[in-house]
Amino acid sequence: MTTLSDIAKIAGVSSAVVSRIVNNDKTLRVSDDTRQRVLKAIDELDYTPNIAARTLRSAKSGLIAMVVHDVTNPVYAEIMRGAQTAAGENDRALLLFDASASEQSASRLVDIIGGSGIDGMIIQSAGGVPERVLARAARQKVPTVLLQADLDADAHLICLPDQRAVEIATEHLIALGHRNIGCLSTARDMMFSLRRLEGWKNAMAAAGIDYDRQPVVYGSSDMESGRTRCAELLDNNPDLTAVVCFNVMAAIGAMREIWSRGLDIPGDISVVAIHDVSFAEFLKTPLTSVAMPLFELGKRAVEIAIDGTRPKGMSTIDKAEPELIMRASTAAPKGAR
Amino acid sequence: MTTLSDIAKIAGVSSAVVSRIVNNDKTLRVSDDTRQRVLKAIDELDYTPNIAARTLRSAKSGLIAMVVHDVTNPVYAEIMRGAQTAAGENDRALLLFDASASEQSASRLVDIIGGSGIDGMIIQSAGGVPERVLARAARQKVPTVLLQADLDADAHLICLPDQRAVEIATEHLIALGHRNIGCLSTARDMMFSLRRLEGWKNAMAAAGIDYDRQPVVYGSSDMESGRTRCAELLDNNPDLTAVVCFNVMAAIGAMREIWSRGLDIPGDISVVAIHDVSFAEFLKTPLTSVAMPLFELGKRAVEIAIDGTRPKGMSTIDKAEPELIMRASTAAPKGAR
DNA sequence: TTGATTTGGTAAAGCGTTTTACCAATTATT
DNA sequence: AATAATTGGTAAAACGCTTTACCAAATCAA
Repeated sequence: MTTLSDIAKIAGVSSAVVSRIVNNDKTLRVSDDTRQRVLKAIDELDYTPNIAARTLRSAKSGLIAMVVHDVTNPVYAEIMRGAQTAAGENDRALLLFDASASEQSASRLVDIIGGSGIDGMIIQSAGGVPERVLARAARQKVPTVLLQADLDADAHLICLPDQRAVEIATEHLIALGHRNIGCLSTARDMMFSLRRLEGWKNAMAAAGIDYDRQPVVYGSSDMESGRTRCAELLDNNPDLTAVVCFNVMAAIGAMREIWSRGLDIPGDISVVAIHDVSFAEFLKTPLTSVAMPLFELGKRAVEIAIDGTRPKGMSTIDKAEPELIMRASTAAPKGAR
Repeated sequence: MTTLSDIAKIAGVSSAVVSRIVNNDKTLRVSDDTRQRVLKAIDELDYTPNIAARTLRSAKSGLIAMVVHDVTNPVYAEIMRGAQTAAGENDRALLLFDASASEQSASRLVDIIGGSGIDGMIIQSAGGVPERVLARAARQKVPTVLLQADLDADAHLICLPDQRAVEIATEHLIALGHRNIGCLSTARDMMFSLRRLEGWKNAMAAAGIDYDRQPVVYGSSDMESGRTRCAELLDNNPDLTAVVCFNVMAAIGAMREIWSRGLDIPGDISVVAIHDVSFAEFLKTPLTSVAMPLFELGKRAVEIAIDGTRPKGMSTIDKAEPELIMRASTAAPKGAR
């Protein structure tokens, strides 16, 4: 309710001065006395700049849209926390769109982009975003960053150290003595699945194992898929002693399938998952996993969305190695003991 | 980039007409021919109203702030999905603040409220919201809705059918033959914990069990707390055959503790949890739980935040009964078999 | 034919900022 | 003493929309 000119009136200056003090414009020269009067008035009237007016004038809203495939998935949630944190640090706020929640929310997003309502957009919704959203963002020159997707000429792309993570997981299994290691991959057509597969091949090749003889099965990143795909894997490969799962949620489904066959984890089959999750430790057999820098991914995403100077293209979060979290779902294979 | 007056110019009318057509103002009378010309121009230039200008003029941003205690918790995530859906249906968007992610995000929220940036606020962060956020919202008359909190004169309050849910859980245990039922409650000082406790007492009393002799233990809504509190419960009450947990995540911690003592679920101890969660089915022993209308809670929250006519006060989501989802963590007690 | 009503619009005043261009008074320089 | 430079500001034009008040022309009623 208090406006710039209210402050100006009280402090006996023009509103231009107040504005420039509020935004601490370095080029403004003003006497110390005047500055104090203005600051005092701002404090006393508890003045806060009107966001709409500022946005209208400056064409910067301070809002970043974040499109998430499924808020309910704890893996994505961690990315959101990272984004949230970076947003707070940079004086931005996050506009959330759940791609799975509502059709209308996509339309709403298009309107917001078109209406110059956002300064940037982050998409963590591999494949699940209507084309018109991307198109509109490109047309409006809204900096867009894609997470774990395919390269797009109009957007930034940030990826996880997928290959390295799977290498670590696979090396761990190999070190324990496993030779027959199955692969429960994620979506066949996503780049990150391919990178992960590459990691598996690397590790296998380094150990002198012919990975062409080892089974790979593709699925999606949820429990139900993990369960059915794992059933396939087990049915067709009785020799398997270990499985590396490209997604935790799928891994949990896989474990369920293994248990339901009366098999023991890790006694009969070892399981490693990519991505760590808070409750992994609390499963019947605490799950060994490779933690990925999800928080960092979210954080970097908003940083890139904000930073207008960065050239488009792909970058990878590789500040730290993916971390192997050893719990109880992996052990030496039976024969080796 | 295209503005109202661009359209007006092309269609050969004043911008007032265009504005009123865009907002489909019923009081506007315009010839069918003119309307078509305007619509055509809008379509051809792909015009979208500038949000900041509209907000500035109309003092309505179309944004609802949602403050969540921990995005990472799947229970809260479901609430967010409901909110997201309702927002989409009502042409609003959700501004997300994670109370646990960043200190600055609270400051940012205060600025946004003060800057007339939001039309409403939803708080799912029992106790975790800085006082100044609530105070500022009250001062700016931003409709605020509290979820599962305590009554506040300045806000709406929506609650879940807590009492009924625990009654259902407890009745289920009693029907199986349990008489020694422990209670793993949530925070001692929250109203919803008290309502849940009431449900437990009701069910026990109805079965003629002296609930004053039954143990109650208070904790928080996470796994670690569930585990330690359950340990206490077990240590002090060797006769216990069942536990009702007021929160799923705590229940998972509790199960872990039970297993770690070499006890079987449900062979030795039955466990029921309040709230269902996607992976409950995939735990070593699939968890029996009582599903609460979390999605509905989120949905109603934004509906109430939007609806300016509703008087303040408490309401409960009671469209449907909480649903008992029977899985494998409950069975008749040993003695009864 | 006159007056009243209806039809189909228009003009313009804000909403609260930001920002550019400008300027009077004071101080420094020669 | 005259000129130049600096200090400490000010004025006003946008930004793009909504909304109220008003109005000319056409139609209608009597």
